[in-house]
Amino acid sequence: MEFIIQKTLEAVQTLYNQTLTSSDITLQETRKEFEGDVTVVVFPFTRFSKKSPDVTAQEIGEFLKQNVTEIADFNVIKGFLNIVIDDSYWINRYKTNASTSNFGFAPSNGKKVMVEYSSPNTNKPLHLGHVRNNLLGYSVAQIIGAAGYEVIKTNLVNDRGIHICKSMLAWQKFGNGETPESSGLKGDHLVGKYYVIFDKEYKKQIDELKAQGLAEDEAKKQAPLIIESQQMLQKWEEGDTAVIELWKMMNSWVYAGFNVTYNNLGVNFDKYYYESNTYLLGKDIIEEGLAKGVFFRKPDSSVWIDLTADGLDEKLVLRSDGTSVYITQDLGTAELKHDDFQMDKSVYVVGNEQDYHFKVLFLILDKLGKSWAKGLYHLSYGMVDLPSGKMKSREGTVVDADDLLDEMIDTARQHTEDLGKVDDFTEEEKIELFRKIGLGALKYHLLKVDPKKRLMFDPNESIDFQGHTGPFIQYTYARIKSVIRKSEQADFAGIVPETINKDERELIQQLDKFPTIIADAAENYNPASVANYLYELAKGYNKFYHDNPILKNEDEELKKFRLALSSLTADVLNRGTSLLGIEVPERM
RNA sequence: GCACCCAUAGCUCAGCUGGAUAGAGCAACGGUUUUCUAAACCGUCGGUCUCAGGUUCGAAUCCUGAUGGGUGUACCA
Repeated sequence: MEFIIQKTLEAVQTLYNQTLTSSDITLQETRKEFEGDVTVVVFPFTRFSKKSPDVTAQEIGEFLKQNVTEIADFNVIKGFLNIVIDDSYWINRYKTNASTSNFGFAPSNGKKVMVEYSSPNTNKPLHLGHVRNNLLGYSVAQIIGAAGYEVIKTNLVNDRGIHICKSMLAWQKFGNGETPESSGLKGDHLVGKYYVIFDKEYKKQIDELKAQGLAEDEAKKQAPLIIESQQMLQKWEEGDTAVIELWKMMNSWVYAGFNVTYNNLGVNFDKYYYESNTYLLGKDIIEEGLAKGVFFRKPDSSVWIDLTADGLDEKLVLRSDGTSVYITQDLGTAELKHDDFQMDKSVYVVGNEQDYHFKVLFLILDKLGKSWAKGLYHLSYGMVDLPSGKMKSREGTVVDADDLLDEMIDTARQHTEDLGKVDDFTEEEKIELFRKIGLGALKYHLLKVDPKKRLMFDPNESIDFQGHTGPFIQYTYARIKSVIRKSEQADFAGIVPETINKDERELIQQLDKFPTIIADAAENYNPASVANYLYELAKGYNKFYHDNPILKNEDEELKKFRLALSSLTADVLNRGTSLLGIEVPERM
């Protein structure tokens, strides 16, 4: 609608001798109950037009109608200038969009973005919180790619540390050599099982010590199991062969398990980083910071940065014994990533409980004068709440990712079989369909909500398949495909109509927004805007479909046009849902 | 204590840089199929946008304060 803004500027210039810029003009979609396509808000102009809003709107409307061929008419209601754009304009838009390959996706802009997501710990299986993270990360990467960037998806695996040693120790003590093969358990679940066992045994020891009269925190520190796992961590750091072997073996089980989950979830990565390789990084940055006077050393020789001037606290960046803390290695890893890829932007998909950490991390890198620090972005998403409250691994109130996927697919199966539309499907086709629908429902449910907000998830109340859902969009796609299949011959490519009706125009307008939606979603790292757009589009199509016969048309040209319009809609639904990691079925 | 985030219909959520009578879905109730897939379409019901001030021609949106909820504030990650 750029041309309307330009002409409005011209109108204001000629009529009121006032020079404005594009940002002074507010355009909005005309509300459904009024006639028109776009509305110019003229209230701000009354200051220098020295006339009432109604008169001002009237004058500008006249000017636009006289000077812009695409503007067919206008009306003024309560000071709002509603502009009616000629159908020929929309027919033209449609013509352009329909003939653009990959309509909506931007050509390469030569810039590179890294998206880090998933980043699991290797001591337990993935749960619902990870699912949100993975779906968000994958989707954001897809969207950024569609907006013209080259995208590198990375996974920074937390494969070392005390939590891993706990699982290892428990397995050593209580595992009797159990393996994924011998137990039939998925590797990550097997390791997670021992993490839970550790916790249980550890608590027993704490209770015993308390019974002997120790205080709670003393007991926690003195329990043999915790001491042993700390020793194990130390041995790991020294490179003790037996410990390293055990660590490698158990991690390999976990990776095999994660890969299954990632596959089922439909996510993937271009580059893995492992903390076992990066945890020592960052120490030269500490030196650099000390030299530059950004950091300072305390008498006990620990290193700090003073961020009080920025409204934050003093923050430790290196322990007094010279070892790294979390932020030390994150500083190092940030630099490593940049050295590896020289990307223009880098997105961290991490929960909002780490807001403070990333604020500090980015601020430090900026203070160190890293030019690329400005391109760092923390995509901070809200936690997932269950009806019972928040998820806690230790209390067993987590929703396991693998179980969840199975349940979704099973629910999809029941639901679909009840409808009885797939009786002629082969067994393989059915499995494929149930998977698409089950995952579509789950993914849409999680992605339609603004990432920044907390998300309420009720596992018992199985996710809907009707209304504002993934399957609704999938169904719309399948419906279109069905019509196209039935049209048999029809070569509708390149068909452009002479005239269009109201439903057709609305659909064309909806489709026309697709590129803007993608650009906007990429800029804001927000899959929810794509999700909500696709729902509106599907809804609009269903209305069109309901009220406008496609194949049952005497008029051959009209039939072809509607087929073509349907086909473009299907294409947008297909590629749009792919940005959410959702697949669409040809039949359902 | 201090910092940050959130609050919209019974429930789950939209609401773009301030703009018209605040929108969807679910739930509830009613209607639509001899016609291209009824996982659809149409209608009814449902709101003091947590509260109180302020800025403005105009505030769900911006500012201040209060209340309620969440998170962080480790020589943990």
